[in-house]
Amino acid sequence: MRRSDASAQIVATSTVENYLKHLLLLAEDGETLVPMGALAAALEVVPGTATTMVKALADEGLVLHRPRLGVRLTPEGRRVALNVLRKHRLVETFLVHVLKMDWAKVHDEAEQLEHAISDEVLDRLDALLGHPQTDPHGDPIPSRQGKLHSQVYATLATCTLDRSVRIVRITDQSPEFLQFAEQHGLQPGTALRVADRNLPAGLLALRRSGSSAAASLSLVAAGKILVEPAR
Amino acid sequence: MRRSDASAQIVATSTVENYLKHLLLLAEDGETLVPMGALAAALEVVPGTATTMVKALADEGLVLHRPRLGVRLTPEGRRVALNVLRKHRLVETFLVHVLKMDWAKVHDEAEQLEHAISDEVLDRLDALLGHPQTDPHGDPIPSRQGKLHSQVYATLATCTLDRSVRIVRITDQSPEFLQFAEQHGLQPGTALRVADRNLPAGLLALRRSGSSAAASLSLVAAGKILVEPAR
DNA sequence: TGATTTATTTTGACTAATCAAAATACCGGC
DNA sequence: GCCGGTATTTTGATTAGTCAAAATAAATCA
Repeated sequence: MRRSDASAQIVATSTVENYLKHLLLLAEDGETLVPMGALAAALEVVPGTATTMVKALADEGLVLHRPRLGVRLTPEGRRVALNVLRKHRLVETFLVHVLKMDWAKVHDEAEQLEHAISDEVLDRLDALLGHPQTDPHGDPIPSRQGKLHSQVYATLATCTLDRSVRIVRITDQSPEFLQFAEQHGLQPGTALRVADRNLPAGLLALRRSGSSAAASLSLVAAGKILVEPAR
Repeated sequence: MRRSDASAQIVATSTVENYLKHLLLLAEDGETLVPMGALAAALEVVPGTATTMVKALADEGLVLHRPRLGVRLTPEGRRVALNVLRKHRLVETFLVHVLKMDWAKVHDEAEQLEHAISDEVLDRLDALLGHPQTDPHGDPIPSRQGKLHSQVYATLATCTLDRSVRIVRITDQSPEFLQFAEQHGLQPGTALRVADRNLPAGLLALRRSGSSAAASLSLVAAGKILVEPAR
């Protein structure tokens, strides 16, 4: 009985799901080896812990471990990871669009819920929300079939000066940053242009489309905001 | 800073939450001592495990352990347990009323979710659902303030013969029983009467109000269906 | 009362996940 | 080609939660 979708057969603990999810986020393509230190940092465990866990995951056939070089997902591991990520982002979308929660809070909430919801609830949530392509932060939601449709975008730090652009994604999920972004109206969908960049000062000046309101932003912050040409 | 509601300050693992929740279900009044064996059976662990865990919970001040006699919740433990039960039943309600899930499936689903949702999500879910008093099985939902409004009802096995009654609650949450009940239209709200009881045979005959359709039911099953006088 | 059954507790061992710190491998520079 | 620094792996210990089975207490019954 062949199945083409990405429903998870494997029973993974939430720890396992977290390791796989972070491996996916650290190497979306699935090709590049993730250094053990990077994985450990992402999971906020000491490197030794990550090594131990990765070896166990390798035994399960969920990751490929190249000792001293790094680790990457197997196709099976990737399948599980995509399903977790899909849950995370659909839950975020639900929390913002249905429960009207603050978008700065939903990340941590989804971090718990992604391990608790079944595939059936996932599907129904997806339908209820109208099969969204991205979550409230603009992050792409993996399809049921496990396709992660993730594009390369310019950022406010790299886009053309004085061209009108639209924000498509905020890549920093921390409540602090999201709160800051919201307060300045910097959300997916917002149209604006970079009026000026002062590299030595690490600052840039923004101008909202159809308004004379200006705001300035650090280069670091700007690099976390992905944009596409408007219109 | 005095707080009157039942929001949980204590950080309990889901194991701890399950022990407390089952203690509440086994002794709703909070007075009666629950024998260790009963608790262990409810949690599907061996008795020794329950003893160990209960001693730990007693150290935390969440339960009172009377060795060899049994265990009961402290006010603090009860507060936490009520909050978990509230989550469980509101989640069930959400799954049935919003996601349109089969009511036979939602119990197991809620079993996971009750440990993953925050108090804020809980409150928003409650508001979204219009502050329901009972879940889809008719089980009372504890209030935010920790009041569990649970009445004593007759069952189909004990109610007056030939009196019209309305189903208010199904006390067996197993998918099998719920599926069976649904197939026979035995859900909270349904009005019917017991046409006949045959005690030696352990059977009873039901008649739906406003219909000549009859059904028969075992006494055991009937005892799981709580009713109140209709109208 | 004393023997037997039953419930509970204790003991010892196991698994998953973690950390601290020691051991090891690899890299770049000279 | 060696030396020092950095990343990784290994080792030993810890915590939460569990089970199996032995020990103990209480209840029942003759």
